[in-house]
Amino acid sequence: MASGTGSDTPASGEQTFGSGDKTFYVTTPIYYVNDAPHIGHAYTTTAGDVLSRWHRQRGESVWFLTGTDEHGQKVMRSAEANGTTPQEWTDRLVESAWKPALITIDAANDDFIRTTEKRHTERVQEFWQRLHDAGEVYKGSYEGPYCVGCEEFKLPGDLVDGTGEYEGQQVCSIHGRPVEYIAEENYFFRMSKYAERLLEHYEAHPEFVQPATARNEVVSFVRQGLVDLSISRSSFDWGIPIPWDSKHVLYVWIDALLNYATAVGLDSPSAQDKEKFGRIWPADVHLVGKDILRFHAVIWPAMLMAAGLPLPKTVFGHGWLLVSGEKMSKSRLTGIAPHQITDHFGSDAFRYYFLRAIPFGQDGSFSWEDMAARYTSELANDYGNLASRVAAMVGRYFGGVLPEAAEQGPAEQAIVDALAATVAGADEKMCALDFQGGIAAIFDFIKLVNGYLTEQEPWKVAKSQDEASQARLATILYTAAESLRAVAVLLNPVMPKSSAALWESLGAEAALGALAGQRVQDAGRWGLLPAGSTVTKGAVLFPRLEEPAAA
RNA sequence: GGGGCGGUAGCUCAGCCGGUUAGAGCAGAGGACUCAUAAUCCUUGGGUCGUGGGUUCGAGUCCCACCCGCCCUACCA
Repeated sequence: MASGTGSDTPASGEQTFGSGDKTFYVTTPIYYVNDAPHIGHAYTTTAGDVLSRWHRQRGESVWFLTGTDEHGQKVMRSAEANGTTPQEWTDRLVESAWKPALITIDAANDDFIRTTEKRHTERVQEFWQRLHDAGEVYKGSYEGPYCVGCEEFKLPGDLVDGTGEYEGQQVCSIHGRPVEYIAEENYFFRMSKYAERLLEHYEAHPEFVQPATARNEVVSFVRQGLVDLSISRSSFDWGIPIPWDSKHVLYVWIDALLNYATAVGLDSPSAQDKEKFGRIWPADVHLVGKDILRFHAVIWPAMLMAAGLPLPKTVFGHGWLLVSGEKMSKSRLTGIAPHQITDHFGSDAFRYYFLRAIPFGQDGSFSWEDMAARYTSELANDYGNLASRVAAMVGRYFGGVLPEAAEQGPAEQAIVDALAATVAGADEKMCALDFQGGIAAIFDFIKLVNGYLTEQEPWKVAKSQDEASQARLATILYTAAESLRAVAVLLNPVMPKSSAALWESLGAEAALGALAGQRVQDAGRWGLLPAGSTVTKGAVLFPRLEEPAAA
């Protein structure tokens, strides 16, 4: 977790790829505590975790933030329904559900922010006070249909005719529940005046909103013009009070978005926080589900522009997980809890599957059967088995001591070359958030090594005791083991547990040090794993799983 | 209502600006091998390319209409 303070650089020194002192900053959305964590949330967090681990593996300074969004009417009401206070309610949910979900998927976040924390609420108040003082906020009133589920006022077009028990009423098209008519005084943020600047920004920075399809939607939305944004509510009090008018609380989104800045020290008086903010801000990547893309690609940058703060580099809207063709829904109880999957497949497989099987940015269908098939074919058969057969042969033929390679032939050179290409390709793709492509590149290499072994038939070579054969055998097994050394490094960000097991199995730490200290940039350098390393055949990396548990 | 995306082998999907026998992975079938997690490697794909028209010497690949699913956006007060 939080590595604390100061400008901590990686222990192994050598700061690479000089993007100055800027820390690579990745965020997930802060999740609304009222929902139960499901694999859709875990998907975003996994992506953020893999991305941040990848950059750490590159030797960069990285900050990975996640957290919870805890204000708003929906939370307040469910707290009431559960006979408790909102604060107690959120405390309970955060501790019992949200933080454990991070452990479930083996996420290594640097910080976890809750919007009920003082470091957030105080800074949010200051932020809006400043915008208010600067004339960016004015008082107005608003009247209209309000959906408690969405926490927002709806336009007539957002409503549909109700069915069933709500027959004859107008209901929210998203939640299918009746809206309430609310009239209240509100404060408004002059967002409309930023439309032009936003469009200029989209134009000048095409990478700001990704993928391109999402960007196009955002651009066409803003082109139609923006209206000023209501930023307060006065009909309930579970929120951050507006400092100049405590009858109002800030609209939950307006409060929540600021977490990305408050968590890294925005406006904090402490010198330490100032330094931290200067080093980390702005975010390099905000990962969001495409449903909340607009908040992040329109409202959020407009807020930052108003405050004169630098904008994040990229907001990436990823796709939905579809379960039997339908979007997994928070409000329709089709959500699958992450532990239902990790209990059976483990966290490594969870992380692997969702990033490997689904192009990030597109919707992807999830099914237990597909996951089981990929687990067996790709993780157990291709990858795990390769590690097993190599370790077994080094054990059987060389007593577990990695032999020195003799002369390399064309077959070995092909592996060496392929590895270099794999590292370069995977690095490029992972940095571009093409997790599917990056992981596929690594696994193509694994398949190649399997093929290499089958062709070289070391078990046959081993039958001859003459020196040439033994040298040849040594070369083959060294080549395979050294390939696995690189694979362990490349897969460490994706599957930390099995990668650690492989590192251990290869006896790599003795000579090379901790796995976390290996650089992606060096992973393709041949011959790093020294002869003499102690190779042991540990537990299999991905045991075959028998009964697919009931989905 | 506009706009966009998708509908291709059992499954998940590739197929760029139209051109010889429509591809990959997985599953299935056959073979090789035995170091390994009954794993690996090789070989193997007779699919109305949603439907109906059209353009063209030639169309999943362009045009029109329609059907299905999804997304964005808007209005008939």
